[in-house]
Amino acid sequence: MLSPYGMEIVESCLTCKLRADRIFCDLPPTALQNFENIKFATAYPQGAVLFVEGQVPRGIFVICKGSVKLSINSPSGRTMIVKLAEPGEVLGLSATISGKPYEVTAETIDPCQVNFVKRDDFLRFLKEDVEACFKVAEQLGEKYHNACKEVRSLGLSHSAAEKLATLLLEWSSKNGEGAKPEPRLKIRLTHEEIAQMIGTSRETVTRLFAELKKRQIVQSKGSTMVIRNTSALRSIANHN
Amino acid sequence: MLSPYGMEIVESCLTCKLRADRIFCDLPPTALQNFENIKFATAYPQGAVLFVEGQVPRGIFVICKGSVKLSINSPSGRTMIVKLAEPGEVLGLSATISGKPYEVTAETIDPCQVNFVKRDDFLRFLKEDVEACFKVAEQLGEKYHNACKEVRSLGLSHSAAEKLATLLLEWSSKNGEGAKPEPRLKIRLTHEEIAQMIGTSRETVTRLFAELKKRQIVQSKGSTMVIRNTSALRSIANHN
DNA sequence: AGACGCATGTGATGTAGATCACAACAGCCT
DNA sequence: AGGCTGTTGTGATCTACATCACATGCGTCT
Repeated sequence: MLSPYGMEIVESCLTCKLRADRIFCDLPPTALQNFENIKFATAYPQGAVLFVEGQVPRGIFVICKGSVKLSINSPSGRTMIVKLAEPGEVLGLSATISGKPYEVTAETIDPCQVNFVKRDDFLRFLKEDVEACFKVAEQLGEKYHNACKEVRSLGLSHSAAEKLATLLLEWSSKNGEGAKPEPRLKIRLTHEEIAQMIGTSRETVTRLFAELKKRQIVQSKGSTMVIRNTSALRSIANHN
Repeated sequence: MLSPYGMEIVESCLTCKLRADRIFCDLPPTALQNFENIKFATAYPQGAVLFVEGQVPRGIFVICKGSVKLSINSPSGRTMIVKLAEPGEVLGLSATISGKPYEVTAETIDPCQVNFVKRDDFLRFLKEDVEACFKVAEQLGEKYHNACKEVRSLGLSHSAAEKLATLLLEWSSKNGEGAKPEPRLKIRLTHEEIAQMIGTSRETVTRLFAELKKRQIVQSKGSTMVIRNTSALRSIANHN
């Protein structure tokens, strides 16, 4: 089957090959079957909005493919990007469980495949299965953990340079690039968006990148960036 | 029975009168009995450290009485206070579930009564009881929710005044004072600590308070503060 | 091609708030 | 009383960064 956005949909969670490495999908057969019965497999184009902060929670969204930008917006138009969510993550969990409004806005940044589960179906499902319930607790713990990291980086660092360096190191540690002496990473966001991730202005990000390049710490060809001097970057990240 | 710190210990969760209004304590009889069997009732003096960020998780701490300061510290000596936890809250949950290090440091600010549960006991307990597991998910959701609020306030506001006003309003909304035209609140922290809560310097907090008093927005006698002009404070809180 | 729309790069300027360095007060304890 | 130690209150200075205002580059639509 081919989705509206030129993406093959994985029809069933039971046969999904990616299951094992995904925290939430790896359930025992019976639970998985129950989940299968209440989930809706859906596909979204790039730039689709799954939900908006402040909305009454409709249910949860499990990312199967693609990535989703989570952001917090102020009425005055400012926006802060909290996280880029990857496949396997469950979005809207805490709101769905508590019944309080979604706390972030979720917007796809590539074409995405997503499993949606309605709130009451999901709650019923949880109450019936300890395993699933435990997985949810794990996921929420993970989310809390990330939020703490965010708070730490926002609250404890004195300079934008520090935060940018931290972000680059974090990105570079994905895909097993972290171990390499000169890790590479794909910059998938604009300077504007990076600025929103670290709570600074676009111009500052541009200038900081220029600085890093001048000092030979990073180097960029197109949208891929190479970290040439990891230790220097690390020393910027840990203050000063 | 009298605890070491002149505080009467509530010996059993089964007979605790506070149970109903506490999110985690309000469990069905069987689960509560199980919990009863694995918990250790302990008492701490003011200033005691329950756990430190980075430590391997030993287990969870349920606050029964007193309040606990949760903070995040940087190696360079800076510290950011994340939250003041009140009775009914469970500390160290996410770390205990994931096995990753505690993400914050917990330090009592009054004499406290705390129920401690060892990690493996707790995990076993959870796997046996969906209800409890669900409560845990709720608690974690709550924590995530708070962390998001923190991120919003740190990331989206442009001035320290804004953050201070938000904090005061939040504090004033406790104890049902929020509804009153001129809510009162006890300032239980020093300017230094308030500064650490909103990510600014002590001097700035002092100056901001002086400003608020001069503009007749608040008024303080000793450690209690009266908000005389709620709407003005609110307009400061929502930018500018 | 040219032209429109975005993403970048870079200079000039203004300002909130950090930081330093004290002074003025508490409570305390002896 | 008088000396501690911890909390406030204020002034002077310095700087990182926001903000404004452009210039430049780069892809893609016609």
